[in-house]
Amino acid sequence: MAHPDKNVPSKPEAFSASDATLQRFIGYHMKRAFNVVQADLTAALKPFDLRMLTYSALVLIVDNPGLSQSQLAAAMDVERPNLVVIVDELEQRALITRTRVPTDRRAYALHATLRGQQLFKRAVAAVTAHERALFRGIDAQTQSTMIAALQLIQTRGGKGQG
Amino acid sequence: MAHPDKNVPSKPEAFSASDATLQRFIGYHMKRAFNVVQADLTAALKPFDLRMLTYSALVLIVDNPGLSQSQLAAAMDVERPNLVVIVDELEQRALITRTRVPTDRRAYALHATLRGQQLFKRAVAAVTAHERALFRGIDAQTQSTMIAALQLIQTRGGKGQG
DNA sequence: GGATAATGGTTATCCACTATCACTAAATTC
DNA sequence: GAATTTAGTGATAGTGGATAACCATTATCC
Repeated sequence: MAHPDKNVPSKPEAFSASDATLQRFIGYHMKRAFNVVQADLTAALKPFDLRMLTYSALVLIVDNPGLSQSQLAAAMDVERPNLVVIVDELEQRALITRTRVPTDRRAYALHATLRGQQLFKRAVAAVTAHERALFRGIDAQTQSTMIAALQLIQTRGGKGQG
Repeated sequence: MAHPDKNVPSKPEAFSASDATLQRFIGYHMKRAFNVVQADLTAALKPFDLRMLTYSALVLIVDNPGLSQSQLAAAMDVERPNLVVIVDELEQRALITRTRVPTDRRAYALHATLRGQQLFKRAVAAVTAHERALFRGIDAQTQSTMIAALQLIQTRGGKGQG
């Protein structure tokens, strides 16, 4: 209060609000950290023209050849209607194929094409590299601890997922 | 292959796709765990007619009386235009007030009303209880480790928030 | 065996959240 | 005092997520 008419600073002030209360919630830290992870993932996938959803779908199809859209939707935790456009996109890009299941002609069996498998490999490698960079400085022990905790939290989910 | 015409199971099958590849990414675990946390948070806030965004805004306003919308937007990591509706809602519910800053008549100083402060208290208590239940079984040591790691990740974010 | 129910996929539609552009009013800079 | 910057707003578009209604097919149940 040395200069009464100077208590209104003219500089940008670099004011940063206190989030003391929110900091007490782990969920808050999880959200903020995940925002960073997601931004990084988006950047990692951009060269392949993949989004988080199309990437996840492609990976799951490669890992589970022949699964149906319903099964994929369940695995991705998205509603069936929302999956349609995702599968459409992958199919139009010739990364996967939709073929009727002979034993159940309602369902489609999803398979990754050769092109899809190649893109899968490159995308997974890129994402792996990005994650490694993002999580550098967090030792393996800590990462294991985190994953275990995160998995435990998942088991509390209302919709039984194990 | 004992019964050739029985290899088409009639039961719901409880098939669960393998997410082996995705499991190798911490981000994947973070997303799935956060989905659970967010669902829990949404449920915890429902009785107060608050969403994650309105809740965060209210908490930050209580913790930082008089801050401006720009500052709040920065703290919440949302674009200024998107904050308007959030502040509108809180104001219409008489939880906060918008008052012109005498020294800068462009800006609004945001303050929580008494009603806002009371709702804040109850909501924070409810969320705290929900989090405690959700994270039961994760000891304090592990939680600290997690928070430290999550904070470290945040410092890697493109937009300097470190 | 035929009516009924349930399932897989699709369409249309709505809602919440995010992002960009353009604009006004007020402040700062020069 | 003109030009630039900042605070807040409006309009709009894009993305993700959820529901309802529908068709085709399969399973269930008299």
